Amino acid sequence: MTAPDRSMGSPSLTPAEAIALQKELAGRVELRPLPARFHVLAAADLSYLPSRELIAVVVTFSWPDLQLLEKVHVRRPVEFPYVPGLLSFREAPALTAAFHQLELRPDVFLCDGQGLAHPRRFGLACHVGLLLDIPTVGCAKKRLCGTHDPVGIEKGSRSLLSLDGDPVGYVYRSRTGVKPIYVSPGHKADLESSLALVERCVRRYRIPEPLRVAHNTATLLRRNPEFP
DNA sequence: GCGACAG
DNA sequence: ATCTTGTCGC
Repeated sequence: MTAPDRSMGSPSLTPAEAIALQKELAGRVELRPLPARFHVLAAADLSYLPSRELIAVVVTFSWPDLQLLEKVHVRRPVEFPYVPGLLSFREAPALTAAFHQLELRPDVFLCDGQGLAHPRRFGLACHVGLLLDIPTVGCAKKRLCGTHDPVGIEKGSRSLLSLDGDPVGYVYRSRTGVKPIYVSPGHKADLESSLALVERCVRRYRIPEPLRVAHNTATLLRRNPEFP
């Protein structure tokens, strides 16, 4: 009999344990409309260094005018492998740590990854939302699972993303002619309000503005860890 | 057995 | 995600 290898990065959980935990936590996720009115929206993204470290960035924007309010980040070693379906165990800890560096308390958190559109209905956005007990929305650049009808080529076109018969998100064409993005609710959010929020965050590019800023910031910090 | 597979 | 140059097109 071989004991699970928890050395080299000492993951706190084995993949099998993580999957069991997801099945349990998925039952605590709440599906409901996002708050009708709120003032602060947070968005986050991460970048990875050759040193096996990662940088998690969280930015906040005023809502609904979308003016940048704050930027914070944390740098730490990567302690969980990338396994499709288990992304949150790799990124959520750093994201919540960065979140706690904020001075303002966000009302909604936009995450770079899936929410409900996950094999066990527990994507990154759900995990982060549960850990922080805040409404979250998942917005991914690629599909993880689920099927959908073709999406119109025009900006604003959408198709329901379904998994095992039930709706888990939307495939949304944020700009004419570009690849669509995948929007799904995290915690304390639902399909319609999640897509509505993302729509309002899209400006000139395919990626919603808050996520673009978080992504660009994470990239710059990776190339130049000196400057904020 | 053969693909698919968030970041 | 990250390693990497130029290239095609609006």
